[in-house]
Amino acid sequence: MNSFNEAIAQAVAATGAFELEQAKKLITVPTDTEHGNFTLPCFVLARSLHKAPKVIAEELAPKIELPSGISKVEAVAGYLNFFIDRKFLAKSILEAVATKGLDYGHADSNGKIVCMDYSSPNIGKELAFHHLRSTMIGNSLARIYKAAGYKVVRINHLGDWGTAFGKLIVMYLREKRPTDQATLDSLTVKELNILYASFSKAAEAEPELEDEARAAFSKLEKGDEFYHQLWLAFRAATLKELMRIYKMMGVDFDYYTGESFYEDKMPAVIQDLETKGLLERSEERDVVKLDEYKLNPCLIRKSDGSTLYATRDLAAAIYRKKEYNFDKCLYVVDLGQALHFKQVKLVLKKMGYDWYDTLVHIPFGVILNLIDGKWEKGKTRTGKAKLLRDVIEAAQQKILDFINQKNPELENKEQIAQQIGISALTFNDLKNHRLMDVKFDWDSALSFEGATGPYVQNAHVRLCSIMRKAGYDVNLQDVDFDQLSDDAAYELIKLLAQKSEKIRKACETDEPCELAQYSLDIAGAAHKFIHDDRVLGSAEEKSRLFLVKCTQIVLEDVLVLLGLFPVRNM
RNA sequence: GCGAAUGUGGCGUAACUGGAUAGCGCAACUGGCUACGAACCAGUAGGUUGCAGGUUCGAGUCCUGCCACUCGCACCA
Repeated sequence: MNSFNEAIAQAVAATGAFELEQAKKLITVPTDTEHGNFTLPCFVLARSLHKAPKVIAEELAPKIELPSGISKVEAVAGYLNFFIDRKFLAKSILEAVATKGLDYGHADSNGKIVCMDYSSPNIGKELAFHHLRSTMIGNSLARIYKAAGYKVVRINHLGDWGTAFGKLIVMYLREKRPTDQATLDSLTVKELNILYASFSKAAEAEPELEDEARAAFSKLEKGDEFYHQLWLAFRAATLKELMRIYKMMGVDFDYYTGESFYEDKMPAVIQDLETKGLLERSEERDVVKLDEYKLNPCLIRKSDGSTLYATRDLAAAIYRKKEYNFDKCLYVVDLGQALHFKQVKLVLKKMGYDWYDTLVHIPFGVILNLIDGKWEKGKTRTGKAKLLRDVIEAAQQKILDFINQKNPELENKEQIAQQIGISALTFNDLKNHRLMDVKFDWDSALSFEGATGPYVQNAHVRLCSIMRKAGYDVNLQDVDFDQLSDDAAYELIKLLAQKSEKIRKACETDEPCELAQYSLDIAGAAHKFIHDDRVLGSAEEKSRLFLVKCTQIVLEDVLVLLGLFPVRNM
């Protein structure tokens, strides 16, 4: 579609009325299909030519030499509307899809490297439902960046270090739990979760427990062997469950380098800060002041000498730059941490790292639950947050009930129900702008109709079903493109043509919702096409079957880019 | 108090980055299966885009000021 834009801009520029760059910038796709495929508003010329825009457009239209593929130009109300030749479009797009397959619309490698830090849950707690956001936005962005030509390094920056472990250790010992190796090896994350919750509860009555926890972490950080052993066991127990859920959700990482990984890399960073004269003593803590940016100081070391979140993120950023030499490093973390990333970036800047600006925080809104008629943020500390595995299970069950009712003979239905269920939850999370809070309620998240994962999956399934029933494969040579120029087919082909720009835009804006909305558009147009245009047994069977095939290919890949599991049967 | 995010029919939201009559989904009402999968399609009704100014040929979109809701702001991550 970009080539059309370019060609039209050149044709318009050839008349002398517009500069090439100016025309390129002004040409857009009109909202109303009545107004053609591309439109060029002529209002900007009104002043210099001292003519009404309407007149300018009317005079210009006949002078334009139409580029190939453009069938006509109309002057309406000051706009020049260009119409694509349907047959030309069908041929060029379907040829491209058939040749490139799932890779159609993907960019060639641009030689750039992007690190992505996402999911990054805390060890010692079960994955709560709200962890879905960072996990699935990051997972989708990783796939989108790859399709846009980047080399992607996927990092799970596990929260496996910090005061939380002090809390767990304090509580574990306080409850006098056995500490032999066999018991430690059999620990489950569920037990840790309970332990964590009971700490929070106990600390309400005895605030001094917080100090004990800080002291315990400090001891751990200083290398206490026994505490280290406990820590290892806590970490292993959580990781096991974590991997199970990631596998189920189709989420992958290249590295599980958590915060503990940077433990031995922090002294050098602190030394560096000291050498550069940035470290200051303030209220018994070591900080880097950011007064010149009107920000609170960035805390580097607590009064007991142990490190903080920011210290570890500094070490991590420096390590990643050295190890992966990224062009860009994304942090898919909720909006509430915007200040933290601002501080970390500015400290890196003060340290003289000119790449500080290539760290990009990709913020997103929180998940809200309807509690007593009000939208509220889910909380892990009270232990009240919905567990991700429970939500997935509920989704799977609901879909399974539906399958049993609609299609009881389906093979593998448990697995398919799980895939559709996870897809539904994921889609619900990705379909709108990241920064919007996600208002979660069971009915709409697990709904089957309208703008949902199942709706898109259903379109894919129906396309697959038609191909299966046809019983043979069609090729490009079998197609008569004149038979694909009716409205339903044309609207669908127009959408297929947009794949590469949708990927590019999703990547530029870091918004998976670009592709989610795109998948809805394709699904809608596909449903309409197979509703309006009978495929099997019609005179246009082969041509239409070919469009079905191409649509299925495009839709499948878009679903994969979103991190869904495209199913062929449901 | 300072900073950030959001505000679009009853509800949930989109609008190709400043373009034409603000698009879609739930919910409501209506029509379409002896039909390639009806988890679908089509239609009706529902809007002063939070408020007030400003910028210009043109503003949901940009600027200023309010209002509402949410989140952050020193030893949690």
